[in-house]
Amino acid sequence: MVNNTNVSCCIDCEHRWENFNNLSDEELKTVCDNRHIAEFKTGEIIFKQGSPLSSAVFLTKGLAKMYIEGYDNKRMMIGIAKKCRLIAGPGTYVDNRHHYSVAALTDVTACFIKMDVLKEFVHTNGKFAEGYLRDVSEKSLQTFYRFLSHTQKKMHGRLAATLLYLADEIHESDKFTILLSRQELGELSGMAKESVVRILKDFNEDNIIKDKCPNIEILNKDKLKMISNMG
Amino acid sequence: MVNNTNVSCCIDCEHRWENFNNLSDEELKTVCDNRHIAEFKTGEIIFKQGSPLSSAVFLTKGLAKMYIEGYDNKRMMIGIAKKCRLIAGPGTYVDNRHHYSVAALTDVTACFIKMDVLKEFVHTNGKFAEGYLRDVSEKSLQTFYRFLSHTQKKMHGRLAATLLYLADEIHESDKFTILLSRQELGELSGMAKESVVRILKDFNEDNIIKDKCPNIEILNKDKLKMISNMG
DNA sequence: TATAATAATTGACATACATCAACAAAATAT
DNA sequence: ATATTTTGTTGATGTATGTCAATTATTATA
Repeated sequence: MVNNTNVSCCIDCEHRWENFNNLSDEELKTVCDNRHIAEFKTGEIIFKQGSPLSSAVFLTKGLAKMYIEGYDNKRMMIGIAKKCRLIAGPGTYVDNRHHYSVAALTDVTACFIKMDVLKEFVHTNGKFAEGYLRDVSEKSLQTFYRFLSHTQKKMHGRLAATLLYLADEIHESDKFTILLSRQELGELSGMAKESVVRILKDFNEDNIIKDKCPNIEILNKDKLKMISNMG
Repeated sequence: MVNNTNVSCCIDCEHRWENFNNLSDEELKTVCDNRHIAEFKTGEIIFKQGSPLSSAVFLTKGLAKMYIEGYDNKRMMIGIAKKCRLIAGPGTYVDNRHHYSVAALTDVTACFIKMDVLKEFVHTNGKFAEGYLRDVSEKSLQTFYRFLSHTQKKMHGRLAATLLYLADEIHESDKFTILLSRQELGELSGMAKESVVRILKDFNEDNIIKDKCPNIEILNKDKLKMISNMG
């Protein structure tokens, strides 16, 4: 982890949170002044479940996994973090603790902004408060639907949903390098790693995907969507 | 469903949302003026998944179930609604739609408040915005932990957790009338109704609960907690 | 390069859980 | 009170999925 404050201001940052559009240049300057940039290597932990939540985190480069460390040393991955997204979690307004951990999946540049500063803007800037609420609400909705998916779909449907998530939301391409191990794909889809292997093999044999070592290509997206929807 | 506007003002309502403490009497008066009271009989639907979200709902009497209608006509209950709690859901700041349905479990008195009014206060009153964020965040956290519980615990652990939820959060007593059918207990705990029956029988035989028809009494709470924690 | 550690794959097996069917009990309507 | 519908209970059975163990591929390390 290497510090690096040698970066231009938030005012013209192209990776910034959408909600920063609701801040004036003066307010953005304040954000800048309370910012801290850090770099992480693949595998390094950005923050850890249970630790105090003093800063909001934004990635300006790379991807990271967000996961809950649950019972019996089992992990549940809740999603992949990427640029332009607030990573802080619902602890901010509850108990000032992180409720999940975040670890770099690639080399990552992260921008830490003091939470006190953002909270102050929630107080004083109605538009910003509204934007913050929208952000929390969207994530809450996503969690709902992931929950529903896990409860009601069978393994094939859940893994199909995960592949679609990775293609559409994260890599924004039907052909991408899979950064997750089978173990991690399992933690994200709620199944054992062996099940991931078997189902990927099924999808391969049915020409729904082409799974060539670290690369995955979706060949038949309609069918994958159908499997995801039908469970 | 019977209308009844003949109720005293929000200013001295003892069932009101905690976050209303952040409003001035004048602001509360505005809330009052945009309020609508309605009564529901057991089983009646208060609002329905997919319908437009124009009002926040608060119960002033009774209990209701909140549930998502998922795939294949299966329902997933997400919790029980009670007094003093905002019932509106994360659609408010996303797409103005309800993402779950709410139905009365007892006779219910519900108070509808125009969402536009609350949104306006989020804009103009920083404390209120903060309180709203806290509310959404708390619910988001609860969903997380319920999700984790469903993913990592086995049936006995999940049903134990549900019984503790009903005792501690909803009825605030270790002895209560079970308002839910076995079917509904299953929808809340993520299992088939037959499994609910069998596990309740187990708990009975082990003297952990006394399940006498519509009443349930928790006899050995420590053991129930242990089962809930260990999965 | 050789060696060790880690991850992926595969098959055999165990089991938690859902589904189905039959029936009893309770609630509701006639 | 009787009939009808809904809900609860139980046992038998099937299956989705996890666990374990062995084997191979891949990556990291000495």
